[in-house]
Amino acid sequence: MGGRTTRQRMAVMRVLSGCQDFVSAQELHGLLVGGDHSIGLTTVYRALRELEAEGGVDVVRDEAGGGRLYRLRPADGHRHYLMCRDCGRSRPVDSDVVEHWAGRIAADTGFTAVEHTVELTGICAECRLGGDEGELSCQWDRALDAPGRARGCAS
Amino acid sequence: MGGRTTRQRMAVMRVLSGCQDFVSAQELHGLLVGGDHSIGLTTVYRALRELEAEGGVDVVRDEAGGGRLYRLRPADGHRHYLMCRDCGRSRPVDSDVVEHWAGRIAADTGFTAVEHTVELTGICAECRLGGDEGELSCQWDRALDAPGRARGCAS
DNA sequence: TTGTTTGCAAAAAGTTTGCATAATC
DNA sequence: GATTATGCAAACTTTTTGCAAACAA
Repeated sequence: MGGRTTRQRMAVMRVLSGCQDFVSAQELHGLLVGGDHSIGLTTVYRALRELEAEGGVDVVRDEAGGGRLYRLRPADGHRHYLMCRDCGRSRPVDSDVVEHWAGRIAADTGFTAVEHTVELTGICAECRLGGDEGELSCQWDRALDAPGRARGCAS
Repeated sequence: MGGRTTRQRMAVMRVLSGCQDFVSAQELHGLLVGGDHSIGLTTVYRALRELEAEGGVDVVRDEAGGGRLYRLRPADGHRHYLMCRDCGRSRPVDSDVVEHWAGRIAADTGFTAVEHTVELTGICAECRLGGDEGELSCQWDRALDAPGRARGCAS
């Protein structure tokens, strides 16, 4: 993260690097405050926006809720993820195929500066077997499960 | 569209089918009202949500603005699009490669009910040559160009 | 010191909901 | 005539902005 080294920015980086999965700005703020860091919500939004601009985080859209979710980008760069719609845990997937495909589309169509967004979601094996919620097809399931979203994060 | 046949729903379908490109709920509402159809914004939102649930429209996220954009889905089903970040025009792209890739990820990871979102954006040849705006890398370019977004739509 | 960063409160933008009215089947 | 759809106004959610005070370099 460029700019000045402040207590708040260091805290954001530290908590974010403790998160195994995608978090929203508000969840991150909650983790920070809960973890005894004093920081304003606005500052968290600004820090995440800067990280995004620098390419320091991968960003994904939250289906339910309409917001953005952030995850520290691995050292080897840009990745795509498969996220469980039930528990929220995510894992990087091998996306070479998609990268090449996107590049070829650019060449074929005459478009320049082609950027791509690829998001995969599903139900992971644990949730399918262990969960007793059954079907997860309706929109409120996610809301009910939301508290569990923070799993895998540490402050 | 299921449910009852109302003047408003027919108007939504008619105007939507006249749109060559993705439109937001509010743009669609504007087109409807401008085209002498009396309809409330709420009704447009509800119609689009129902169409989405039925799979009648493809939905894409609007980068600038944070909303959703809708486009009537072709008869042959689910497609992915390449959209120009300058003029907003979109074209379907061949995405068999991605479909297969997504299917294989599902098989490899043990996830079920895997869904994918793929969005491609770039600058089309016309905008690159004809536009005198030069670089389009900063966030306000899209806002300035936004009025042009409705191109390709007819009521 | 000097320019950057912070954080509160308020604004924005997009979407959804409550509820009475109106229209369809 | 019963049920479903509409539309206004108000609520809600997430994110951004104005601006004064605090802070890092």
